[in-house]
Amino acid sequence: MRRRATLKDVARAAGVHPGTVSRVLHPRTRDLVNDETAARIERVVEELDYTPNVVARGLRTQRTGLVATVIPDLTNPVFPPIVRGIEDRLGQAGYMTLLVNTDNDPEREANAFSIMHQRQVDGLIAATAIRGDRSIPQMAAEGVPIVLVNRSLPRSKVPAVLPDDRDGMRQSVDHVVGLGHRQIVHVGGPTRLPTAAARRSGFRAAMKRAGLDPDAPVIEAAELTSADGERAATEALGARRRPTAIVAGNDLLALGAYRAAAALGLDIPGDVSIVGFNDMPFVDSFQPPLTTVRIPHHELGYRAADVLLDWIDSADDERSEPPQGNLRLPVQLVARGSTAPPPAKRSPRRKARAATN
Amino acid sequence: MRRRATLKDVARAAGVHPGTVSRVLHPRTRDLVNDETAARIERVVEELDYTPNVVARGLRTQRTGLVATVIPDLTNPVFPPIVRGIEDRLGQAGYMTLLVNTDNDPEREANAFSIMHQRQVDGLIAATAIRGDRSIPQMAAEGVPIVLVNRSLPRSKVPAVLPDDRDGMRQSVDHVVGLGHRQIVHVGGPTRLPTAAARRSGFRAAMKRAGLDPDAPVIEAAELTSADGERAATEALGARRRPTAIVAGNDLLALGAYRAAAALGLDIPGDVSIVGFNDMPFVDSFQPPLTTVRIPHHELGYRAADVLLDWIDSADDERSEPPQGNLRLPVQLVARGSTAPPPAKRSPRRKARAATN
DNA sequence: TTGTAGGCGTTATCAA
DNA sequence: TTGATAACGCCTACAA
Repeated sequence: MRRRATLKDVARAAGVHPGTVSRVLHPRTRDLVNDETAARIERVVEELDYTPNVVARGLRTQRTGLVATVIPDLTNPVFPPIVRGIEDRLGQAGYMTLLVNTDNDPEREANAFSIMHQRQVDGLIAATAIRGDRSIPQMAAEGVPIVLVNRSLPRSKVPAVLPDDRDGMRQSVDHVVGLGHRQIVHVGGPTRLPTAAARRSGFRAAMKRAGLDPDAPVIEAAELTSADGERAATEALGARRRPTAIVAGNDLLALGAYRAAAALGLDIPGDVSIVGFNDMPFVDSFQPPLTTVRIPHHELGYRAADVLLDWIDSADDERSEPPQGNLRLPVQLVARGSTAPPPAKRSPRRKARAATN
Repeated sequence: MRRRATLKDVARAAGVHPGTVSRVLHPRTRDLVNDETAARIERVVEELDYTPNVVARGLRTQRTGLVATVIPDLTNPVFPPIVRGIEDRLGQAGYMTLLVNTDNDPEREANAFSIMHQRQVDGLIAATAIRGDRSIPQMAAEGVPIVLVNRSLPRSKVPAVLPDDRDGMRQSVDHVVGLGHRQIVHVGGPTRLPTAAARRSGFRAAMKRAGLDPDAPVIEAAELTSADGERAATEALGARRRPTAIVAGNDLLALGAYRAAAALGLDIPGDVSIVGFNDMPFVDSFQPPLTTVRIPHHELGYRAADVLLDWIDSADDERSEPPQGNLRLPVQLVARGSTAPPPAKRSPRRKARAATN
């Protein structure tokens, strides 16, 4: 097993100087060299199966062709399609992606960033912005192109690509309101997560617009898990005036609400309607299939990578500015089996099931 | 925004030669240098916030600290935990992982490998072995440490870390046999996938061991999707002697079987029991919750990375051998709601539901 | 205990 | 049109 051929090997075999070979290999400088010698060189390249050493090139050019993707946890089903979208876009441009999980631990996050910095990544895509995060703006200040995906960092200049959470909440609320619901409660995630905060405020705004109590109950789950969702939903359903609809902050919380309803002997959607958010895989196989808001996860990643690439490419121009503002992608409510008109009395136009109230 | 400090900067500031600084920075050579100067150098390192340039080091040492992870599609729910396991182990050792999706396209796979090779990755973990794959053995022959995860390449020397598919099938079959089933059918994936082939042969062996017809019907779905699973299961359930249990090749196929049963008006598990394989997220939220075989996905990745690291570390020793053979991790059947004794008549000891037969 | 020098494989500038 | 040269930042055998 012999050593990989280098530029020098090719040059020697072709009887030219390494510099000339390098020129032939680069489209931009290719026509500086005689067609004949170029052809000869290309033949040798073929023969020796030469392929440039990206590390050496990186040392010289200060570019690695590497982009870091920093996410909390790949195991969370929202991330795989996002990462896939990122990779799809980066791959087209000849970049590769380094993946890191931080479990939302600020320390691990800071550590990851510094490692990425050492590794000379050309840019960074992060899905980990926690409210008040230090390290991301700092990174950005160091001149590393960085874009956020799926989360944003309010009052920072870091560009972000996001789902339109507020509009999704509007669609959810309008949907259940349209079905006749009036007692609606939001089971949301912890508001230290910007996403959860945005959805919560979207809920409030939508309620207000619908002419309902903008101070409608909002219950905050401790974490974005089905267990915490169940706890929160149990609390919600135990209220004096039991809500007829739960608009959840994400599908996991909605799943928790399913369990809470089951434990209380309530039928979905007969007694209570439930709306999720995210449209994770398999929520259409829940019983009943979950009505939820579909987020274009793949596109989120794809567009984030796109923004980043633009930034990287333009970073050579001194006078170019980093991208401004956030990109908000449209979301879409998908009505399935977990929502229906509220139990009898209130909306007499449809089949009424047990109205325990 | 000033340039990052280099070894030379540190040396100058500390009034020593770069070589000395380098020595201080490496544990192995650290004690070759005077404690006093070392301390001084470390202070400067701190002050200048020096951090080594990994690219330059890589050029010099021929090591990048990068490992490529090549999978078919991150969006397939089995992979995220595997990738996470890989990353967890690699991270401990200071390695990072480059992720690529190939969609099981041999051309993209070959391409990915060649790109990884260019990028000088120290090793490779692949989950993409297709029967008769060319590029993996070739890669291995070039001396790149490579280990397979979740799939193996029979009759090649490439080490693999796998779930014990055959034993999983044994557990599945034993489970339904223990419940009293005799008419059992296997709905498996396409046998060009080594995993599907292994599970199929495991099914046959288990049937034989259970004293049942080892030539029991096996239906091969075109792809590992719920749609193809539904087709295959519909066929299975339409047979002259309708099976009372379907042992599926994976959870997606099992989900297809759920749909097929529903379409035929059959109750699960009243009329037909269904067993999955993989224990994907949320199958416990199916209706009924799916009985399936749990695979230690995270550990699969973790151990694969472990094997790879050992190999990389020992690759310096000329006389060291690449790891031999496959590592087979134990799997565990998780009994949930989709399995029960067969309909009346056959097993009179338990509640009998509609026995259409 | 520390300095010296050469080279890892490229690319970019300058000269011929 | 091509060659020579230096440099990117680091490591390491060898010399001092």
